[in-house]
Amino acid sequence: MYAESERPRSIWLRSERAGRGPAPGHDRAGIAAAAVGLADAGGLEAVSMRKVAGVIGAGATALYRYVDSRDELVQLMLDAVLADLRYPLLTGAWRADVLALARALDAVCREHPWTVDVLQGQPPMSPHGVVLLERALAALEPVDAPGQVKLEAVALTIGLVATVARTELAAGRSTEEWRSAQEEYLRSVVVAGEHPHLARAITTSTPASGDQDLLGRLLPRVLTGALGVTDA
Amino acid sequence: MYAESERPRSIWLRSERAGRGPAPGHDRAGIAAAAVGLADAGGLEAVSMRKVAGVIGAGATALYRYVDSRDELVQLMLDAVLADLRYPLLTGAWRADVLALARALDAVCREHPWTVDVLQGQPPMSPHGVVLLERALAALEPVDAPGQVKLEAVALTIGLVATVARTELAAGRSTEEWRSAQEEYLRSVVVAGEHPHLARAITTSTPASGDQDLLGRLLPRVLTGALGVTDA
DNA sequence: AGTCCTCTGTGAACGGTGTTCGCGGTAGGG
DNA sequence: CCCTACCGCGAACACCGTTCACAGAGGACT
Repeated sequence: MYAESERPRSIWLRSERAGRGPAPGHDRAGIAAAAVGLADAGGLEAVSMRKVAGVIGAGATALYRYVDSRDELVQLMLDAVLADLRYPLLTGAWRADVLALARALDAVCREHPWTVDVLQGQPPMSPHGVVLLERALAALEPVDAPGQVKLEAVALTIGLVATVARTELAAGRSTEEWRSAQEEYLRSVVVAGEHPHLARAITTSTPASGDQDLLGRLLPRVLTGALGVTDA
Repeated sequence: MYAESERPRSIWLRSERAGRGPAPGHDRAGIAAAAVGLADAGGLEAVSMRKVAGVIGAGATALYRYVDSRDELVQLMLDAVLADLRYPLLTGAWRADVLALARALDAVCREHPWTVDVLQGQPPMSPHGVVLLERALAALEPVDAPGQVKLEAVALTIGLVATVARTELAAGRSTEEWRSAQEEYLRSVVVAGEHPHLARAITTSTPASGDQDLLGRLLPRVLTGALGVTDA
């Protein structure tokens, strides 16, 4: 079909349905949904080709008819969850607009904790991923800055959302075994007496709820810094 | 030796040398160095038990005498790299002090690109890791904020350094195949005509050097936001 | 000195992973 | 109608992390 050098390397440029042979028994949407289900339950590492194939009731290697590699499957997964993004209306106040967008993305991260592992990398370059970028750039329309700088600011915003979500999710996500080991070592650090600042920071009781709206306090400042714009 | 329930779960509380038997042929430092070498060359995924064992000239499973799991090996690696951190002197100007610390950590990330994958998670809780935290908290001494909040600010700082380093390293790190696929899709997005903002941001030529000192513009603002302190 | 007894390194093995290859069969395009 | 491109599948390859029993060495105690 393709002359080997013409076959698109990007999955998003390969049409899902081939013209010639028998109809495929599955589709990208179903595969992505199955993989997302597995990841929601057991994290990204629980997503293996064989398990996904098992969920949709296919042979182990049938997935390679739809996807070139596991990385492409992850791209499919991220695109699928980004489709659920609820975009807020733009008001023209760009800081508030980007913040609202970041909150929507944050909601996705809460619903699918594994997304933080993917969003830490480069910004998502998939159909729904570019929609996200487009909306973010649209929110930044009033800002006077070169396009590349804006794009970088958007990438940083996405990374910040992922970072904040990860730290807040870290409490429940990690293994019990692992956190107990961590606490065990920290206790020994405290009693050792070196690192007095750290000891005090750990032993002081937490002031009630922790911090609410960390994103709201961080993101506007990150944006002003990234865009090189004077504080307004 | 330990009553099974007393054996420390944290590797940092287990003494390296056991008293009784023959002397170990290797040590944690050598193992970590070998693993770091592999990771520097081929990324974190190139670090496998068998390869590390091969580098130090040991059998495949000898490593499990020194390390309980691959995760612990990664902890060893990160701690080894953090030992090289060049700590700047504290001046009392806490923003500048934390920024200098962040720059030192950033240097480590440049030298060992795989560290960004590790630092994105929780802050490093290892001997040299707690030294880093201690120094950061010492730099934040003049700030009036609860210890937990300061600790969270430090965690965010580390995450920010990793994020910035990752985005700047992304250009050379990813596979040529993968980036070409990405560019291929982006071109198609541009010619499709939807997403005009994105198209403009991509096609506008980069203004010379890009941005220098992104960290210097971002970190102080992040700190003020995270610490809930009035801008000074 | 002699005797334990614990620790060390090892090779085989298990279950799992991503991925490739070749096969039989099916169904649309010429 | 036929042929060819595609689908699904099973076997296989090369890894991966990890477990286990075993041979041997060498400090600790008598």
